[in-house]
Amino acid sequence: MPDALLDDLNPQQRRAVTAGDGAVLVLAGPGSGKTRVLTRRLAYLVERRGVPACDVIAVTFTNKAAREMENRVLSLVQQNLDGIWLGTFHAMCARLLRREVNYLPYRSNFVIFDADDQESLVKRAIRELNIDDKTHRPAGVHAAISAAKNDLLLPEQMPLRTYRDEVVARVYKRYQEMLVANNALDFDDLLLQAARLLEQNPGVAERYARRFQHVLVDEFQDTNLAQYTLLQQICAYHKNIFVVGDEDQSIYRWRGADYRNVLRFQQDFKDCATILLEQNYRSTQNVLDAARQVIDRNGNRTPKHLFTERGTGSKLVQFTAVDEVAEAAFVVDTIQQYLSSMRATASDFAVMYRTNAQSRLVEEALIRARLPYRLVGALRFYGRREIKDLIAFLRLAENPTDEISLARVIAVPPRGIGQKTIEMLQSAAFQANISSGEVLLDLGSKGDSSPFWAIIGRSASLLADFGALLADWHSLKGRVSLVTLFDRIISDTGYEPYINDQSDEGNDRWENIQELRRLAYDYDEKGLTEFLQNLALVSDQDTLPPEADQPATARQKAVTLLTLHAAKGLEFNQVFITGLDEGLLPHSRSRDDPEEMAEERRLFYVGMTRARDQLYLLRSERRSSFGNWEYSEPSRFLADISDELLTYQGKRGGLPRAAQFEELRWTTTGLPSTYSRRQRKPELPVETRFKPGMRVRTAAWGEGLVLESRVDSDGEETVDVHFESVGFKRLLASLAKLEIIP
DNA sequence: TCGCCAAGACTTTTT
DNA sequence: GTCTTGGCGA
Repeated sequence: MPDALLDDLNPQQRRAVTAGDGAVLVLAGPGSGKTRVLTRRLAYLVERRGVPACDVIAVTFTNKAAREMENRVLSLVQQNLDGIWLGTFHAMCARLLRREVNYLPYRSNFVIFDADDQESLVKRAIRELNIDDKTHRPAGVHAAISAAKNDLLLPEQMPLRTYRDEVVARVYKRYQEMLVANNALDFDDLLLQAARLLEQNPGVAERYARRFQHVLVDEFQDTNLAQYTLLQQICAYHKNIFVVGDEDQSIYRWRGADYRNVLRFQQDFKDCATILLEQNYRSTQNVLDAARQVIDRNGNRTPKHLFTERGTGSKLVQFTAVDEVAEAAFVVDTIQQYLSSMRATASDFAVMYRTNAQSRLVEEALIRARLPYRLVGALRFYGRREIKDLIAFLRLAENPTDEISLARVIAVPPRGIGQKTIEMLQSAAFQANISSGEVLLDLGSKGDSSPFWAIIGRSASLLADFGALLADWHSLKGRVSLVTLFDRIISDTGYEPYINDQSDEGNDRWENIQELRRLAYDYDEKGLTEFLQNLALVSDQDTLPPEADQPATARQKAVTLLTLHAAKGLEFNQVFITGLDEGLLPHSRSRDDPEEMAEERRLFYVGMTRARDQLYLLRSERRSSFGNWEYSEPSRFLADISDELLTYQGKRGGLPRAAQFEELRWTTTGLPSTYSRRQRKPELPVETRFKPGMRVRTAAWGEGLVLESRVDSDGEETVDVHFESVGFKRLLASLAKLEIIP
């Protein structure tokens, strides 16, 4: 009898999916069908074992993974999944905390502070405590607080080994008080507070542990201590915990993730069944072998022997460029060769890099070549000023005591409220022991009969006007639809003329606001609280408009540009990994710490194993940083890949050392270097015979449209033409007999 | 109070 | 090279 749930699984996958009760650890190499196993397991439990969906909790790290799991399972089972707890760790914790909010010093409409909010709150705490924010930078202090929270440490439990520790502990304590005063939790709090709540209220913990008959976890290697503890608590009763992960793909150490949780799991659940998935369905054997040579140098892991039935495949290509411009050019030229020979479409390609800054040159090269691309992450939708402003207004409508949002928009658009006025407002609030928002509300409703009117003096009426707006919005919330409130805020504040000055950028920003409004539309019924929570918990990785500003056709067929971190879980036919230089990959900040170095290696491994057919490993002998050239050695990881697996394109070695110093001297003494980019590209002013938009004809290809034309330093004109018959061609004007059609 | 300009910092990764 | 921050002048 055919079985849609099990038939197409290999024996290991099937063993995992059909495992009995108890703890199950699935160690799944890249491309081994990890997601498939997880979704089938969930479907199997519900469909074959008759487990009610509402007794299951399934946690992932990204919203995208959660959505995908839900959709896939729904297509596998005959029922709906009503009542299931399926989502990210953070979303599941937020849900739990809202339900149990009476155990916490919060109201149930608490807001979730994102990274920016957290940092500005830390900054406030630092200033308030009269600590110098130059020596103790808010970003650094916040990172330390975050790390403590991930390790389940409260301020008073912080180890105080150095003066710095003591400073951090003090700021942490104040920061935490301020969060409570703002009725806000930060990201880390979602985990920490949930774990502590269960720990301190055994009755509550038992209720959840009894409820969740089955616990399923994706990307288990990325759990931190808080998450691990939570999992232990909720599976304590039934002890049915099914985790899937791969130590070799743990790349979030800096966020507290500890791949050793995999080892800990095996110790904590003594009778756990461990299943290894080693058959890879993605890559060629050459890619897998090279990846293995890289990862096998790491310790503390379960060795895996990935194999494939896809065959040997072609060798990896290693290319050493003279500089980063040439590196980007190699990527684009290679892609164009594939495209012009019709062997691939743009969406088959991915370009990966260690740091976001590296994307820029590739982008420029792609734009020049007229190739569509999409950038994952990086230019965050939610990070844009106009979006943050609007969210701040919405948050104030929800929660007028939110000081961070208030500080953000009290003078946006400018309404005569300046630094002095804000200080007065804050001191008035401080003396009355209420929040600034409440002072504003009071001023707004009572006007000059408010006790604060006299305290604040001259600019009190300006504050009162804004307070009246806040009061309006606050009372509208719940009475009118979300979109109505949204529009009211825009018109009350005059936000459109403020943000849209009719320039391209202004139009862009206004477009973003419209996009946010469309999102709000989906929450018209669910309401503001849900909308805000969702905004806080969506990551930039699963930012909804993939590239909203590109036409749909371009979106479908675009080259993907992304960081190695963002690449996890994805796959592409052709993958370029750029910047394989010491200092970049591995990153210089990992140099002195063996654990961090091991993580850089895993990061590279993740990137390599994204490739189905062809992997390009690129480096550049020198890069410009702040206008100076910097020279680097090849990444140590390249040396780990044996020669039989590699083909070298371009030159293989670097410049002789002496030559490097020679050049270095040139550039650092400020003398014009013959190698500087500015000098090498005087292309623009030179007049070209062919212009973009011209129609041309050749004997061989018929009519076409000139996309671009330029003259290089030798006076040679290169013309890019799109022909109706054969598509894109790059031609030398002197050789191709191009006829201009008037 | 606001907007402009110059100096300075900055680049690792993000739920 | 680019973005942010801070100072200064209108």
